[in-house]
Formats: sequence, structure tokens, C-alpha cells
Amino acid sequence: MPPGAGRGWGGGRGAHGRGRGPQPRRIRRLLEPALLHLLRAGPLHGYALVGALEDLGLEAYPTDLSGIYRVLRDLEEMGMVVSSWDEASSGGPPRRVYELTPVGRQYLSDWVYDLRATADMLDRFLHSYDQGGLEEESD
Amino acid sequence: MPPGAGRGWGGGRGAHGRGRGPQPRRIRRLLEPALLHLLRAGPLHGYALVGALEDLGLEAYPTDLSGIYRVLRDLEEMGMVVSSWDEASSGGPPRRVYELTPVGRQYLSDWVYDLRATADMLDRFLHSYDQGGLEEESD
DNA sequence: TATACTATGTGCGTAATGCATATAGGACAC
DNA sequence: GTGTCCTATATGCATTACGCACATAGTATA
Repeated sequence: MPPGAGRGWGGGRGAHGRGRGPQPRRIRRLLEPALLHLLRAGPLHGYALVGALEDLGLEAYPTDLSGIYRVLRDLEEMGMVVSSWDEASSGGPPRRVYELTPVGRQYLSDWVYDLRATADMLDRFLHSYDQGGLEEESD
Repeated sequence: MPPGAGRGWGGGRGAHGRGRGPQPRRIRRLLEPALLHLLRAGPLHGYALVGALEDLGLEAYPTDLSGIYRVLRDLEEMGMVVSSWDEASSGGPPRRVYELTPVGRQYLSDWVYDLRATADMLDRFLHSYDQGGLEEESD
């Protein structure tokens, strides 16, 4: 049993005993840099960002729509993005389109710096695990 | 402004993220596999695990003692470790010594599998970021 | 007795976030 | 023109992870 009861925490609300609830995303607030990164390619609205996220290869991070909208509004409040209502509606309610700001670009850069440090740390840990396992493989 | 600052994480004590000072814990519950991994080398008590954690190279994850004790107790409740009071006291209150169980070893293995997936995902994201930045450097 | 170091543990507040739900425009079937 | 579905945005609620403050207690020593 993996820590999160498998990688399917987007599908079924399975049974898991203990006090361990479903294991959500591993990296905190990853949605924030992910959305900012996607907006580098051009303005997008929230609903479209879902598919873009999957294309990014974050399939292990199936995100609830509400999370995306929330993060986008937070980012706008922080000045990292600006939004406007899309005029050219294409069969549906109006879309709020988000665009990356220079400040947001820098913020993303900081995020990436941080994520690299996290990745390095992870690699060190995994390497240590592999090393430590050499003599433990008697099992 | 780094991702963690100004939102109640790193800003509390004058320190900010970006290289120095404590940073917000990026990977959820990393303490769990970290402690299990350390226990692979042999039984240890909570207080000793602090130093061991630092030696592990998780300096970016300065952990509060309470967190360690809490995780250890949770792990024991899950059957991943077993504890016993250390007889040979060495100048201080009794120590509760934790030992990895076979189930815990497997659980750690699962954790590591999961962390590798996270590391891969992170690498893909960072690579995508680097790629996407090629044409954006006009700014 | 007081202080300091070791060692374990609890209480509390908050950020992050999954899930359910609300609201509403547009398209199409009936 | 009503019902249904898809698109699209948004709010409410409960849970989890976890940092920080604090409580408890054994030992040593001044």
C-alpha cells in the first residue's frame, strides 16, 4: 500500500482504514507554478487550463476545477496574472481569460528555482535510499 | 518574492525562502519516508533522528521535534515501526526507541516508488519550463 | 533549590485542498 | 419553451499537514 493508497486518488473514494485520508498532491501548491508556466505560452481561461495541465504531463496531479479557479484568483490578487472577460464567446458562458504579468514571470522563475532545489533534495534522498538498500537486500 | 514568503510560511521570522532560512515543506509527509529510511540503519529514538535527518541532507526541511514524534507514533499505529523503552539510559529521561518492521520496509519501498514518480514529474515540468523559456527570452 | 540539557508529548491555529454544490450561458432535442 | 447537457466560473465545507508554543519529566550539577 503506497502512502496514498495508489495513484488513483482522483477516481474512487476507496476504503482506507487508519487515520490516513486520501493522499493528495505530493508537492504543495504545484498548481501555482504549473498554471503560470502554461500561461507563458499565451492567455488562457481556467476551463482550458485543465486540458493543458494534462498535456503538461501532470496526470498524477488531477486537479479539481475549483482549485484552478481559486489559484488563478489568488494569483491575480498577487498581481501575477491579470484577467479579462473574453469577448469572442464560443458556445457557452463568458470566459475569464488570464494573462501572465512580468511580475508573475519573475515569480514563476523563483518558483522554478525552488522546485529545482526540491528536485535535488529528492534525488539526494532517493540516492541515499538506494545506497542504504545495498546491504539490506537480504530479504 | 519566492513562493513561500509573505503568506505565513517563511516570513514569520524575518527569513525568506530563496536559498536561506527555513522553507515551506514542499513535499507532503516527506518526514514519513525519511524517518523510515533512517530506521533502516538501525533502531533510533526520536530525539536522535533530528540529527540523522540533517545528516541525510534534508536541511531544507528543518523539522520540528513534535512533528517527528507525531509521525513516529502514527507509523507505529500503522504497524510500520515498533517502539520500546530504552533500558540503557544515558543521562536523561527514558528514550523510546523505534525499529522498522517488515511491513514498514515495504511501505517505505512504496513511498520511494511514489517519490520517484514525483521526481520524474518534477523533472518533466522543469524541462518543459526550460524549453518554454527559449523563445520567451526576448523580454 | 535552581538551572540546564535531554527527551517525549499535547494543544492550537492556519494553509492547502478535495469534494459537493450553486449559478448561469448556449445548443439542441422534444 | 421546457428539459437536458456541455461549458464555465465560483463558493462552502471538512479534512489534513504541520509549524509554533507549551507542558512534562528524568538527570546532572552548581
